[in-house]
Amino acid sequence: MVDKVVTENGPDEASAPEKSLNFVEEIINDHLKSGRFGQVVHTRFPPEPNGYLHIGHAKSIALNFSLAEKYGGLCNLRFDDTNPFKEEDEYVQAIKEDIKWLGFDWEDREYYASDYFEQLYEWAVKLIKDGLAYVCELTLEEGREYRGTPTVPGKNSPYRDRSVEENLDLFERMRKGEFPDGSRTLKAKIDMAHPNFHMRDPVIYRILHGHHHRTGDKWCIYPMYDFTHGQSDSIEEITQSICTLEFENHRPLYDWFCEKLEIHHPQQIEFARLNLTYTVMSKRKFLTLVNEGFVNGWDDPRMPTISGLRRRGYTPESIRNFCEYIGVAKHNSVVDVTILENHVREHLNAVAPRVMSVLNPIKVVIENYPEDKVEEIQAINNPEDESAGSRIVPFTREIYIDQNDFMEVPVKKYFRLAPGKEVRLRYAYIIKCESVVKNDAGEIVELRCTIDHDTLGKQPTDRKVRGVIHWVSADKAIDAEVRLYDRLFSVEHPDKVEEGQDFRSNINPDSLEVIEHAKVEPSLLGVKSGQRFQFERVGYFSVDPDTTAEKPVFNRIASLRDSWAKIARKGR
RNA sequence: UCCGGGAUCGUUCAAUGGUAGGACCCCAGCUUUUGGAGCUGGUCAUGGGGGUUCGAAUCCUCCUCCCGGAACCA
Repeated sequence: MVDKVVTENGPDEASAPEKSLNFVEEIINDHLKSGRFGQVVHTRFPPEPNGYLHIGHAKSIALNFSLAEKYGGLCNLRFDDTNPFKEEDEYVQAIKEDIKWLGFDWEDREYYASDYFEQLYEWAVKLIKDGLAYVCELTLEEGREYRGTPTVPGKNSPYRDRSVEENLDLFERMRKGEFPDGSRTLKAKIDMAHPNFHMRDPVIYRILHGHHHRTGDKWCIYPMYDFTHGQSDSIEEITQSICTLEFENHRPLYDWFCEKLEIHHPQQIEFARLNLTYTVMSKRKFLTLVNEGFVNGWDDPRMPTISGLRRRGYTPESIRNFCEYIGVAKHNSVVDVTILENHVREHLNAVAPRVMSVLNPIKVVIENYPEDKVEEIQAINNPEDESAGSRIVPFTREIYIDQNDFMEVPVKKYFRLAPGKEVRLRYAYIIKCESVVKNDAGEIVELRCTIDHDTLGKQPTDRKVRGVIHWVSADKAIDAEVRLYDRLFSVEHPDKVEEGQDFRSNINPDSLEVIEHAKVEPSLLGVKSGQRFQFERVGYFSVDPDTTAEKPVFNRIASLRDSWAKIARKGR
């Protein structure tokens, strides 16, 4: 519902502090107050179907849909498809899937700029008739010359003063396909000396003999972005047309067309796009990463694409919360990627079932435990959520623990397992390391331990055992592949490079570590792609689509916060 | 160089002429059968110079720095 829209008599009430408004909301409130668009708020998300959506798009999607929801309005999905050479249906489908997955719903308002081609053509004709557009025969290069520079004004095209009749005839013949690509354009007649380049007689139609993903071969002239976007907004009766900062220079043109065409005139509002540390964020660079094999496709779990984040195991809720959290402003900023990671941790901490998994196993033999005994240990599924219940984990004489939970020569403050030391096996007994078995090469192959039988579900009264480690039954555990993903880039700002280098030189060579034979507790047998778990003391993991009935494959979404790493770092 | 934007803790978002605040990070402590989570406390900022005002992050002015703009891309 509409909350906090009216703020006039707010300060008097000693109520809860009002959540401050972002600059877009302030503009909308002004519109509501002045009644410029009545009391309607209608936004839209206008992707070009020429690539996959990324986390930056998620910010825009969340902004547009959330604003509409907040003000009781609507948000359309509109594909901005005016370039037949770049756009494909495959992308349309992928974009729709991503937006749905994020949790937003455009209902039946799925529009395409290409649906408006006929109307756009008529509007172009109107401009010609009003003496505001002309067919120009300058080549691309000549057009560039005539445009001038920031300090030097452009000069008028020799074709600028053709008669309305001639323009009408030429434009119609352009549509009929009488001219080759690039030979002619339709330009708006504005001002070749305008300080804003976009107002120096911009091209509004070009000849493109290309097969369009929706209109097929019906057209061979296509409108430019500037002659499409605002009019599409207008047709859909959009009120606030929200776009990124680089379109700020286009706004005068947006306004010019709405005025000259005398049509509904939305307000364009520009905001700063999202940047993330340790990340690049452009379709072109993604293409490089995919094509040159740095990642395994657009949905590689290291990619900041929506499909990549989805495969990694990110939850839509965490992405939406992240977008809400980072806010919206007009100045460029770079958001620390740990903010994103913290949001998925926060969500998964609340909902992810806990399981035990040993990534780098070391065998432990419990000497004072019978060989054939299998004990059913109760383990809590989620300490943050009592309703998640509990499960049974089998305990046997031989178990695996993680290699880094044992130190032959423990450092200071290390309170896990070491020779002669005790540690708690999560949910089970307190265990003591009696001896270390090594092979000829001097490598540890096995730990011989004993348990205190009187410590199942209770603490010893005569001593305090601080450490707790996870474990799995060597006999009952199942094999799993675990893919440990790390940041794709090893520096905060991958685009900051030395002369002659590019972002590729900052790729993190260790962004993926595959563990082929991790040992996971048997309850994980039969998991389905997309399920998420917390491997206790390790991190959050999701089940990858590569999973088979025999062998689950897990992706690390994010590690748990590791304050031991910090202690160890400082100790050095 | 011309035009259009922008500048507040390390980061991000507030404060709309009246005590510069929150969150994340960081630090310290408490708690804990996850060195997780949680709880308490703490460090840290208005790009610079002038001006208006009792009072300026906020208004004026000059400067500095950053981003975007000269596709028949979006």
